[in-house]
Amino acid sequence: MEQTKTSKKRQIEIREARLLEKAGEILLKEGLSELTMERLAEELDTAKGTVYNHFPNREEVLLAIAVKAINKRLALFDAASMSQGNPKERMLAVNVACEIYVVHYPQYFMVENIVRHSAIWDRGSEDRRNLLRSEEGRCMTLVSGIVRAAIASGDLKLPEGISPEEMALSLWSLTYGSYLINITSPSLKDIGINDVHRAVRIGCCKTVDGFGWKPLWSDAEHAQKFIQTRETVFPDEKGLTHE
Amino acid sequence: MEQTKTSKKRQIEIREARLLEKAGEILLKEGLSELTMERLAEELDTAKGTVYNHFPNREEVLLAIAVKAINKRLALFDAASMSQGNPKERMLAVNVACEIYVVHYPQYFMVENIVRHSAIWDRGSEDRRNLLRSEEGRCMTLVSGIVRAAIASGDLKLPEGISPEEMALSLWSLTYGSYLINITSPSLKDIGINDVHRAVRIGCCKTVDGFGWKPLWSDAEHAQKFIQTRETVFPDEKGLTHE
DNA sequence: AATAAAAATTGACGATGTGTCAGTTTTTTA
DNA sequence: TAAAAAACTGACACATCGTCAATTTTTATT
Repeated sequence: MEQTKTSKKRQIEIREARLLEKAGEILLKEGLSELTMERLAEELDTAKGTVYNHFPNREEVLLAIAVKAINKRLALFDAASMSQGNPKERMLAVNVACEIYVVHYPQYFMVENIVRHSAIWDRGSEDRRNLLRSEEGRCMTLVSGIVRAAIASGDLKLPEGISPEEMALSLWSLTYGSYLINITSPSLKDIGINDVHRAVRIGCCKTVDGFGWKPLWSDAEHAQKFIQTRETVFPDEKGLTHE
Repeated sequence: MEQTKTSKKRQIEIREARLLEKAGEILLKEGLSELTMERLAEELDTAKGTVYNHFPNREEVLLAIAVKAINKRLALFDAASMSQGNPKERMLAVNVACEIYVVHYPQYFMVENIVRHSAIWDRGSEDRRNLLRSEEGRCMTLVSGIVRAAIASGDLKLPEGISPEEMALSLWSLTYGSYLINITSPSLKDIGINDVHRAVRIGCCKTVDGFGWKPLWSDAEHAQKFIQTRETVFPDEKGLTHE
């Protein structure tokens, strides 16, 4: 009974947070294959059995990080969709949110991809899987909500039979696909892509233009609004390292 | 000396082909975790050591399938880029090629994603990695070549400082991202996406429109040209199962 | 404060899969 | 037909997973 200040429950909570923190770090710096339960035990100065007391298997550790990740992403998307401005400006804010997410939380972006693999996904608990699905759905709903708002306001008219969700998928796919290729093909520069962020920004901009979403902006206006949005909507997420 | 008809070399080649075939099958039907070297040995009625005679580790098996995959993709892209028509029509043919690839060769699409994981990528041989990178580069070059042709013919003017490769990345990301989300989120229907192929078709169409690529087509024209292209450029790839 | 009950911790252990290799069999070569 | 080369084999060493009975620590009770 050395310290009664911190209850045992609290101690365990703290350790679990440390565990997830450390796991994300290993994942980012050393890769998935270095993330073993034994390694985690060592890092936490505890026995393997204790790690298994927190999580029933390795996959659940990954899913738990993914839950943290999706929560962060949702928070960023939420701030974007609540921001000032017309629907097109709010959609731009979502683009900004994506860039911030990928740059500031690379381990989160990484883990979201990892858990998509069936080998990992299928072994997670029903609860965490449902949670992830539902949060992911909420992210999508936020985006498609902006599309709906644009339709309602008359700024956008979708092609016959295309739902707001399908348009949202286009934008999300373009962003997600580009960044995924970027992190998994380190040689993107070799094939002519010097700044993936710029490419994504322009791709999304042009896709939105292609759907005829008003008001139309010039390339210069778009670039300026992007920077402005980053500063006004996400003042706390500073220090983008790529510029 | 029972049969001298088939030399030993030939026997081994045949077995290697069977091995890759079987591995792709297991991958698609049962998932990555079921694809073990022991399982492959069983399936081929041979010993584990023999499997290791073909491939030094599990990862190399995956990379070998990925090489087959990228070759198939390259062949489809090649047919598309050589097809009749103006640059925009040829780009449409690439979209058709992507759809055919994903629908007809799902295990190939799957394996291309799997080998992107560093845990697998890093353990492959230098040779196979280089081969994959180079073929992937050629796919990208084919697409950006079409973009260059459009620029040369005056049909397309890219935004300042954007390279043809960057535009190609947008289209490839949109397609790749959508299909990846589709195979890893079986619940896409739940969030309003009923036909991912249609969503991709329209997304690419609108993105191309957004870049101002002439000649402009109506949605109906685009849909009609898509079907037409599939029949004329890829007459051999029949039986798309999703319609 | 002492004791009992509950909770948490531990590491040895069984199971499974990887990759190796020395010995054996088959095939090729001379 | 015999010797050399190549291919095959499965037992083995190793690594990691996940379990669990025994032990220690914490909490609850009197």
